[in-house]
Amino acid sequence: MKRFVEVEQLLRTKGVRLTDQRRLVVRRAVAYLHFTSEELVRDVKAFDPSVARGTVYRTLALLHQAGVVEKHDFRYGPPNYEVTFAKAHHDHLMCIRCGEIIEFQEPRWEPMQEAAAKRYGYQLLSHTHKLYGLCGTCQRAGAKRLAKPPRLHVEEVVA
Amino acid sequence: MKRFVEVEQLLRTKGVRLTDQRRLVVRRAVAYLHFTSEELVRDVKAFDPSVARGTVYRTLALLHQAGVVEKHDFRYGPPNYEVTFAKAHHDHLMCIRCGEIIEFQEPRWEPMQEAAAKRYGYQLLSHTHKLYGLCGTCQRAGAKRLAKPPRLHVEEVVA
DNA sequence: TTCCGTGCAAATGATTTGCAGGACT
DNA sequence: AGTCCTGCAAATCATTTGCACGGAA
Repeated sequence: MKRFVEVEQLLRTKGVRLTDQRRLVVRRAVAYLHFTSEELVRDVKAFDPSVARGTVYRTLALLHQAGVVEKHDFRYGPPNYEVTFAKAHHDHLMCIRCGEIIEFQEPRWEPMQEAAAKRYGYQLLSHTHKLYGLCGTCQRAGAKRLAKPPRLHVEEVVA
Repeated sequence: MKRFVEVEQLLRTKGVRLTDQRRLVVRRAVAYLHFTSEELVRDVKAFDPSVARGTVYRTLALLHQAGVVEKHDFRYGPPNYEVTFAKAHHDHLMCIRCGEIIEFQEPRWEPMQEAAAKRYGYQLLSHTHKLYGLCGTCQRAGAKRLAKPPRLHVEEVVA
């Protein structure tokens, strides 16, 4: 489902000029949905090696301002980016000890978020919602001592 | 209210050794509640110049693992840290254009978050919840073009 | 012709780490 | 002794920026 078309339309309505580079970045981002900046740069360069790293970041900033992309810093490995536009809202639950990350949905939250934004006169574009805790295994395993959490690449653990 | 005592107790139950440096970092963090890493380092050094920057970061990591501190990266100025332990849960609403940040409470969310964590067998320690959108002013001002957002120091705008 | 977007490379900002000496157990 | 913690400084990682050029409005 060519969602990148919707994103491009949204950008146009915001008065953002769509260059070849930006189009490429948008398409690759939408293809991934979850990615680190490094992955996106590598991937974009695979299609067009001439695209500069800076351009990818600049486009990412644009997408964030347009409410298309969110940045998640779980403190495990590099931060990762997520395309939240035109996607069912979902949230993250992370084990602070082993680094497991569970992505889940809670439809009842959405209207409440809308309402909260409205209460302050805001037009809601996107959100991030992260719950931190201990997974069952880690509760049993490490009642006492905190383990140095392993370095996980986020793309391995995001469901 | 000397909340740092509670934090120290919590750390002890987790088997974390409390050194002078860690105690100092904890106290200053609890005194601030909101701070950037730079502020915390500067403040800790004001009390004891010998404490190394690395030690502050290492302690911060410890506090995060214990569910005492959260890191917020709003993409405006440096990331900021927040002591969430023993504090009424609250959430953030940020204008993606002018950088305004509103801190608000929504008590109904807490039990739902607990329930979500429980559903996956997690023991909930802390959370971050950020809503991104356009504030009233920016909706009217910048219907079309996205403004380059000003660089704000987070401590100026967090309520 | 005036902006705007880009590539490139260097700069910056935040955080982490290797190492050697001390302290705690 | 053996492990944990620290200060220091250098390294790393992610991201941003200055500059000069080319293309679009």
